Amino acid sequence: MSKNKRNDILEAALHLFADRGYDGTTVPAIADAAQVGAGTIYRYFETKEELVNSLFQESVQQLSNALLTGAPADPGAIRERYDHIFNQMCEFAAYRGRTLAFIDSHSGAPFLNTESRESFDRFLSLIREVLEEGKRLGIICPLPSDVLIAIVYGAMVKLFNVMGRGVVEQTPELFAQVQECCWNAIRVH
Amino acid sequence: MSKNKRNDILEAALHLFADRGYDGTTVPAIADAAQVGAGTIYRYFETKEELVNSLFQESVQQLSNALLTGAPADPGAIRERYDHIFNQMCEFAAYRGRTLAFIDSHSGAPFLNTESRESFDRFLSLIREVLEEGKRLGIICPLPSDVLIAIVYGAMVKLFNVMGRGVVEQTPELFAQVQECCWNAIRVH
Amino acid sequence: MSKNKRNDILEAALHLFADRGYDGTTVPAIADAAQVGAGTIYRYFETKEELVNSLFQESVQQLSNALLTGAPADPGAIRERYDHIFNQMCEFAAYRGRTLAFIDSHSGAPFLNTESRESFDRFLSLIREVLEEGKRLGIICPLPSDVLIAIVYGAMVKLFNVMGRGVVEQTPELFAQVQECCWNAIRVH
Amino acid sequence: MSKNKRNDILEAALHLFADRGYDGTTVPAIADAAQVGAGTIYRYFETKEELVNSLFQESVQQLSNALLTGAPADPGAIRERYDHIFNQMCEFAAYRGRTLAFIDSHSGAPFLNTESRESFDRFLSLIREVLEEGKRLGIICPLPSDVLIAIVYGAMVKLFNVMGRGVVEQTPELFAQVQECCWNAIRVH
DNA sequence: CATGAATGAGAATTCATTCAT
DNA sequence: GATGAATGAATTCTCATTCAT
Repeated sequence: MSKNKRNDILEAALHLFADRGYDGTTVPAIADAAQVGAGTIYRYFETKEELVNSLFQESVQQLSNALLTGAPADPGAIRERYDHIFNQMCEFAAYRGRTLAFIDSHSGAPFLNTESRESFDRFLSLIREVLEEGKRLGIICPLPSDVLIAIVYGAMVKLFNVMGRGVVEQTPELFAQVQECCWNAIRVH
Repeated sequence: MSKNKRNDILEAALHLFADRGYDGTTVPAIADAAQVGAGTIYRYFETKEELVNSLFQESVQQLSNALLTGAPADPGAIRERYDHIFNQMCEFAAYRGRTLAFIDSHSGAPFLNTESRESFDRFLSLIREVLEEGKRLGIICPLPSDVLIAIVYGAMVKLFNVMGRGVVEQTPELFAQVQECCWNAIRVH
Repeated sequence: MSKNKRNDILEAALHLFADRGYDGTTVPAIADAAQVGAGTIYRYFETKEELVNSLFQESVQQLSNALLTGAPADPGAIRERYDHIFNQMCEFAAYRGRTLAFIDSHSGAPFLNTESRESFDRFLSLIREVLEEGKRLGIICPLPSDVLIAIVYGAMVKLFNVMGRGVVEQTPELFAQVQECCWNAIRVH
Repeated sequence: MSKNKRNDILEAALHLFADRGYDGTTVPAIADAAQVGAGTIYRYFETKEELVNSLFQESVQQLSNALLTGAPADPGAIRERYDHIFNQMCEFAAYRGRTLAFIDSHSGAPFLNTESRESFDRFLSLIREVLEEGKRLGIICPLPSDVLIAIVYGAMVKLFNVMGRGVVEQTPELFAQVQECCWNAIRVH
């Protein structure tokens, strides 16, 4: 009944890949979840691998778009830019929780192709830029950017993971506090 | 050559599971890596699932033991206890890098049995205890423990992951700085 | 563009079946080659099997017609009748090369129905009659007709096959010489 | 129970490929006929294609060996060499009938690799050599070798095909007469 | 009439597990 | 105990056929 079967398939695959991982998910399982015949999946994607790669790239694109949407224009406004990233990630995690979980759990997978890896690297660069500008301005700790990213991105992803599983209730206050915590982790004291 | 085939198997499985994931690793591949016949694996483990569960529990046990070894006796010495946990995790990550990666990437897997989950929860409790005592003493942010754990544990795991992949050089100075960063994330300002 | 889609389909199927065989040819491939939608094929043929059978019967009919066209009236004129068969086969092979290849490679196929088999047997009878009359007249070797057919028909089919693949150039002189060779194989010396 | 499963598989595949063709034969069908599990086939052959190619090459090798076994030493003894080829083919056809049918029906197949094609070309060269020497000596018709081969080989294959299907009884007398017929086809008159 | 997207039964292939040696 | 060849259930993928447009 859906107008766009390709989207139904991607959506079903997203949920299953996020929950069971790529190798733990069968193509018929995706087909069932998408309410589509198994063969239909192969009309839209050459192989199961092309399916994950497409899904991964589109997911990373969505996340990147979220970070870019409404971003502060002033490159020197580090705290504002950090807040924007954090807020957008929170919002994204809130209404596309599985997408973030899928991206994180598959971002190092051996079956991702070059394009997928590059797409993920471009996403990380959005965060990296802010951190490097912050270091230049003496606002952010002078640590390697990959380390800073690991701290902030690692904390956020695990956090949204915990929240997504319903262990902790998501409230604006909580988000604000965590935002402050992560900022304290990377700012110069 | 090895006296203990069981260990050879677990060691081989650890590397493969950490790299490709449980579902992406075949039993024959483990046997090859362990230099053992495929059938031999079934003398030590009933099924592949029992193998992951055993490996997971033993891995978590090793990590827990590391955190318990030489832990400060004074329950009130929060910063010392935090430092100890951080240092032990660093050391563990340094010489058992794959173990931490395996634990993290499989800790939410649907094929883990109750014992495995409980074992992981007990490990997290080692961190939780310190954080909760710290909150009681007004030293640590009054956030839900699961959130604090997500921040600290999430940051550490991603960090060791990055370091393990050789992106960043591991030096005592770096560890010390990161230790401070994560402490800043959770302490009361 | 074509007035007759049924013919387009049969023509496309002929080429593909001759090249890759019935089981090696997919219905969508036929549709593509015929520049027709896949579903259109099922407006003209119930199933893929009906399609081969129709194609086979029409192909054999064309070949039989060729042998009958302009055939010498005198039943006793064995050499003339043999020459006529040979010449017509040559001409048929020249401008409908794939048809002969298709007929030969599919004439023993398990998916041919009774009508197809009978149609092929009737075609062989056209050759058989001449050979049997020749034997009666003492002009042709007194061997079982099936053996004589195997020799003449087998040689001709392989020959046209080789010629069709362009290995040997087709000239009237060559045809004439081969005609003589095959005649020498079956005539009484 | 058989000592050599690889041979069982090849033997089963030979019969099925000869009867239904490569594309008309399923791997499970081969496994059943070989009394072997479906997976076992993949312990001996990487893919179904590798299986046909191995089978084809080994079949052509057997046939080539038959032609070479006990071949007359004198290169000028054309009639003796022709007789030897014919006799060996008859014998081969008699006790390995399916092998000849399989070779012939698959010798032009698109899934044969270069090695298989070369192996078949080498086999044809065994016949070609005799015919070319015969032409040089003025004993055999001065037609292109490919044409002569098509006549002799084509006739023989169709003949053994007919005989193999039991349409005609195989007797030494019949073989001798056919041998003479085919010789008459290609010799100079 | 014609189409081609959709389907699911069936094909090739993989792999966890068994078992004879 | 140890092995790895053998297995067949499960997986990925294909394709003859249908049917809404």
